[in-house]
Amino acid sequence: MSRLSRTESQAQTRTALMDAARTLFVQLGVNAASVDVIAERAGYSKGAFYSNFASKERILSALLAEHMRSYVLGLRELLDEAESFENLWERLRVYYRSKAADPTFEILSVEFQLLAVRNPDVRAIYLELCQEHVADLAGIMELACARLNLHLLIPAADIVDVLAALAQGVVLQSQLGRPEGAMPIEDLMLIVSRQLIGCEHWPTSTAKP
Amino acid sequence: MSRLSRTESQAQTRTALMDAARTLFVQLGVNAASVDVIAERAGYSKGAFYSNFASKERILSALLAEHMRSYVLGLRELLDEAESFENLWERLRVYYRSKAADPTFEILSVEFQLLAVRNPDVRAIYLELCQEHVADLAGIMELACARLNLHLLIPAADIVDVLAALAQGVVLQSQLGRPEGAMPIEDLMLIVSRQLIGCEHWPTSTAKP
Amino acid sequence: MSRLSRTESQAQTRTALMDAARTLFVQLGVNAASVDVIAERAGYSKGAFYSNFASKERILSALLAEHMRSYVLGLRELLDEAESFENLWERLRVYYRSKAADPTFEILSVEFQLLAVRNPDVRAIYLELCQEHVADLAGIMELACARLNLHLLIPAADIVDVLAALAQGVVLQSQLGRPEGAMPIEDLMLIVSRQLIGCEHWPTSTAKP
Amino acid sequence: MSRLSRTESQAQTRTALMDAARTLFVQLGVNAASVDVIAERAGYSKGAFYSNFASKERILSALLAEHMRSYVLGLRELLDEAESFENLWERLRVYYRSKAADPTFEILSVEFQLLAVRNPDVRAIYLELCQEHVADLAGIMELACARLNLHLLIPAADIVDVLAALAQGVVLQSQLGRPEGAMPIEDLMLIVSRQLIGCEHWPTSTAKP
DNA sequence: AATGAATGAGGATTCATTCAT
DNA sequence: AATGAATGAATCCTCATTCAT
Repeated sequence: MSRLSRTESQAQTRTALMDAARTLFVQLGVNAASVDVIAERAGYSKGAFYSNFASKERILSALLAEHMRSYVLGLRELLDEAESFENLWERLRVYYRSKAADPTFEILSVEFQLLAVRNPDVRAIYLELCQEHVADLAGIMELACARLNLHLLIPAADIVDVLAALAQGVVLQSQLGRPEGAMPIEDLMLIVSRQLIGCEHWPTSTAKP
Repeated sequence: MSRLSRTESQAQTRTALMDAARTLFVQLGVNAASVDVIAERAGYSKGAFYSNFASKERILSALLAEHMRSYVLGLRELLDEAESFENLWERLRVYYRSKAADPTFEILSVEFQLLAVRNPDVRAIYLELCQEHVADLAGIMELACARLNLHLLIPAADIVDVLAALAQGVVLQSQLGRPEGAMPIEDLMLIVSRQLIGCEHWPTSTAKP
Repeated sequence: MSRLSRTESQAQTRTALMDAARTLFVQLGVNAASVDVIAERAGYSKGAFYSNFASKERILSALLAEHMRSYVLGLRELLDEAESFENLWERLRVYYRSKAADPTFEILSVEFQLLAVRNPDVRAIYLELCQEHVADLAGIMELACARLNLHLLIPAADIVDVLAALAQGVVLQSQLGRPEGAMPIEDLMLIVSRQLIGCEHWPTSTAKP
Repeated sequence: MSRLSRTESQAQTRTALMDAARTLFVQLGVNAASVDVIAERAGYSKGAFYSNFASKERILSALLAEHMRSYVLGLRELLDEAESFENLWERLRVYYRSKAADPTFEILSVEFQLLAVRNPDVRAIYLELCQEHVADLAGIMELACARLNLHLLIPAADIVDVLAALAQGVVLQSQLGRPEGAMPIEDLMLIVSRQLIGCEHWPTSTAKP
């Protein structure tokens, strides 16, 4: 007699499948990660996959939505607790460093975007997902800047766009091995962040000047 | 009796195949564009494809190399002819606008990077391709800046990295339809370019301040 | 508290499932109509289906049995009320016209026969179903003919066989669109019927002589 | 070094696949006969199947077309050589008996019709196939009847329709086992044929009167 | 009786690649 | 160099059926 109710057990299945998919999508690519293998790695059958997700695109979008949610949560906490200007940058650096270390979100994003470019249905899903996300991030940024009296060079939504696009490109590149002497990607991110928020102070960087 | 020598005729086949592949890779994605369809669209058979390229990755890398070559050529000309500071920005704006209109290079790059992340052989090809390219671009940028007495905020190679990553992310996003009221992507690119080159002058933008 | 007793409510479920199955079997074919979709269309779940029918073949045979029952009933009434010779033909024409308009029974029969050809278990079910049906029909026909002093060219059971086979083939064909100028299928049926009952009178047909 | 030219060898593959498909379609049904098994039974790979036929429907239609061709040829020869009235019936009986013994054509026809009812593309293929076939058969019948001074009760095309439909239904039924005492199906076919050609002579039948 | 999550075998089809011509 | 038939592994997805709830 199982401890789990039906709903709980299904949630567990769903989670296991998503965990497996996340790992495999990043490792092999969405295309090469077959439903078969995802299900197997999660410890379930193909059928279980399809009774939880209508398609590979759907699990990918679920994954992305989840990441966006926790991204927003994390960032909000991070920025809300920044008491001073200097502290903000320090926190951001930590944040970007963690991004650099775990490319999951960015890789999934790129994969999804590529799918979305070619498939209108996927595109619709993507756009919906994205709009809310960007709005959330822009809101957080505006709030934090207002609190710290920082001046935004361009509208917050555009800054978010730039930073997201840049993060994606830079993280992807970092996966391929950055050349010797190249600036750490968290510094890159930080510099652009600063420039767009229009401040003259330089980040105390670990990179060679 | 053909006018073309054997070499010429082979070059022609190669070009036709590359044209077809370029179009289809962008349209359908590298994965969905089958060798069969590429060959057919080029007016040849699968056999012709494999007589000219060892694999799909190889034609993709050839495509990318070609784009990089013409990219460098174009940019060099563009910047070499910039007489004044203001003229430089104007030229850059035109340049970025054309990028925004034709996502071919960025899409191909992303596809190739994704392949490279997962496959060491492809990665090796990519890195070689890229290093030279980045060095070329950095050289061009340094030269132009020196000529115009512009100050680079960070090393030229890192700026090139940032701009390439940003362009990739932003172009990809633009393919999915940018929201109403978002800044045109050439303005985004221009602003970041300026900020990294450390100048206080604002671009004369079509975007809302 | 429900008005329906348990038995009634189950009968209702059964009926709903059979209605859904009938429609879908005709529309999509037995094979393409999945249990899932049948149940859903009936407003129930897969489980309800399997609580009422052991398999897809079983619901098909139930459907067929039902049709045969009502077929026999309808035909008996039709023929029993035929007072005169001419009246009989007129009634038969009406009958065949209704067949032509609703191919349900014939389509289900063909599907079942095809299943029966390949599966001995299904075959056994089919044969039992069929034998009684043919006997019933032959009985009705003999009675009617006796009453009207009509002479059967060959044994009634064989006539029933011929007419059933013909109806099946002709109805199936009519579903595919009969060519311009082809005789209406009720006329075709009527002519063969007459010829097998050995009468010289011609049906008053809408078809060209 | 193979004796067969490329074309010959492909024709051989095609034939082998069609032979296998014919057998398996009749034995298991179109639906249950998987491409996998067809290819295997033919001694080729699945890929060979798809490089010869675009789909299962296509091989079925090729099969049907082939049967129709040889059907027409056979019937033409049969009827053209009938010198006398009695001889014609005798030949027809032989012909129908062979039909009864080998249900291949009729089974394939039914399967194809069922597919055609549900799929417009298949329907288009079917109708084209069928129209020519029916016209051919009607032509043959008219010629033979003219030569032998036989009177057709209804237009030849309609007779062909009736006989085809009847043959289909009757052959299908015969596959399920005809009951004891039922008339042989060649007699059934013959009687209807005679009645529709309007002659008073009775076939010398092996069946009980 | 009814639910619906999970199974897992199977199916059609695609595709990079090979190789005899 | 180019053709295109053939390979055969791989992929996504469907579905009848089971069973714990």
